[in-house]
Amino acid sequence: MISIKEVTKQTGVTVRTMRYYDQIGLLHPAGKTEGGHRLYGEKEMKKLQEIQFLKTIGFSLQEISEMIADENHDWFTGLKKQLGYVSKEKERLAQIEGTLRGLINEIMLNGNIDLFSVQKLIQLYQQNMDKREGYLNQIFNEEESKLLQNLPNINRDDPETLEWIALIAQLKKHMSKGISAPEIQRLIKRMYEKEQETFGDNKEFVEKIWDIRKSPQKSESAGFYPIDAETLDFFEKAYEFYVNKKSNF
Amino acid sequence: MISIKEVTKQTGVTVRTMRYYDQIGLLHPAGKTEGGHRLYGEKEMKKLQEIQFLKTIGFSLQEISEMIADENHDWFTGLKKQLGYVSKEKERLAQIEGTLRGLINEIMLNGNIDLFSVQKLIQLYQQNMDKREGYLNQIFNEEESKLLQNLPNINRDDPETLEWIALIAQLKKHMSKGISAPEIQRLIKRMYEKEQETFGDNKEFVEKIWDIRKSPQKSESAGFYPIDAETLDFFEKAYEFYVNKKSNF
DNA sequence: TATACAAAATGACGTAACGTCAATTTCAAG
DNA sequence: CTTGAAATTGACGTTACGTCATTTTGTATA
Repeated sequence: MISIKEVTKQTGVTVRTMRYYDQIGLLHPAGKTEGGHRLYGEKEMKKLQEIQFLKTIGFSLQEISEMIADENHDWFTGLKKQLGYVSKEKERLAQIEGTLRGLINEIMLNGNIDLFSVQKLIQLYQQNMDKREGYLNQIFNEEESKLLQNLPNINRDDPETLEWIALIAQLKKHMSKGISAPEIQRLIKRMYEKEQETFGDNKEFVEKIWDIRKSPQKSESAGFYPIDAETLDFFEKAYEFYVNKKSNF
Repeated sequence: MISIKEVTKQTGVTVRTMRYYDQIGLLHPAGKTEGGHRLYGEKEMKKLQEIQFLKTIGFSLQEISEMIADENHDWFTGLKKQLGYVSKEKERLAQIEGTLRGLINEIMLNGNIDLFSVQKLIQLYQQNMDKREGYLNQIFNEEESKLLQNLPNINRDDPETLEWIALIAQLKKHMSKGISAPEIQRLIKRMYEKEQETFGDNKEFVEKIWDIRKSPQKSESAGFYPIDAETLDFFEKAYEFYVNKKSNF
């Protein structure tokens, strides 16, 4: 028989917890001293460990209570049910994670972070996909729609998308140095190569996308991530500069 | 001005919820009728939608209250913190999922499903977990951790870092195509150029960083983006291939 | 305009699993 | 026998509402 202090030392649970388990009838002490102090035995320690384990895999004390009490409990069904619940929860969190990444990426690109812009972003996020898809289908033909699937979707941590965001963010960072600065031209070169890599010869498609990007309203309708006008303008000029220089060789 | 019933119809929240939000000062009605019935306006509806959205991404009402009240709230930091929390939770659930699957499999194999056998399985699982933890604690010594903390740590929001991550992720994605594949060599080329750009002549520093990267544990302690051994190995080979080819011209 | 019935209001208790006081009592050592 | 540590009970707080019970207000109809 060991004291409650010894229990807390061995298992890490608090005194309050033991008292609570006693109170709800989940785990009574083996006995008490004359003065009323709780005493626990081997059996209780084992039971406590079971409880701890079942808690880690997500069961409630209520459920644990019933499981342990029921001599012929259907563990198989219970565990499967729990698995279903856990997987669903995990899925939900994955969704949330995606949304958060999307928001963070957008804020990284936008830079300005106040209630107003976040409100706009939230609204953009809440826009239903139907509208977006409808708009896109209006502009692109089937073949191009397939290519659109390849386009980086901002709420994923897709490496392609990440690189686009990183490149644009760097462009913004060094914008003050002018379109001919070596850093800028290096970035543009990378973007040019990446564009080739992703879309190949499909010039027309690229044109259409840039057309959408140039109009903030169109961008919003299409659900593209917003790039501010200044950066876009700067990019176009730097891009032109790069292409011109290139064709001179 | 619309009635509370209309609000519930439009947004799906319950009357009780609106009453609660009023009570805790999160969202007061725009006004009341002579008899005391709550009336809501456009502004309140918008705010309610914001609240709903922030709730879906896991913020508490307390947090939401503060966010909305604070005129210049740091959304970027807040969202990143939330992302950290959410990913951790997701990770925890993934662990639980694994454990549950393990238990279910063992029960399926063992067949007999009574309290006694489940107790044995639970003990087995707990032993494994303890072992695992012991193993991890063995690897992390304090000295190493301190050294790594002192190293110039690259901030995760930095676009430069972001691009490194993106490049490595792409490398991983196309790894199956072999070191000489054009996609791979393009990526390596970019990395090479970026390395020159970022570190210039500081060879020693680069060496140090790569030394850390070669040890997954060190990388994790240092807060670097984790690269698995396979990818690292692949990168080294592809890098060598690139440098050799380059020096042949 | 009186009435009936729906809708809204307030107030209170319940939830899960303890944490955290506060006041009192018991235990173990010296 | 004293003393300080440890343990006890009791009570309230936490989150985001759900769910009664009771009373008041709004509105449509006779």
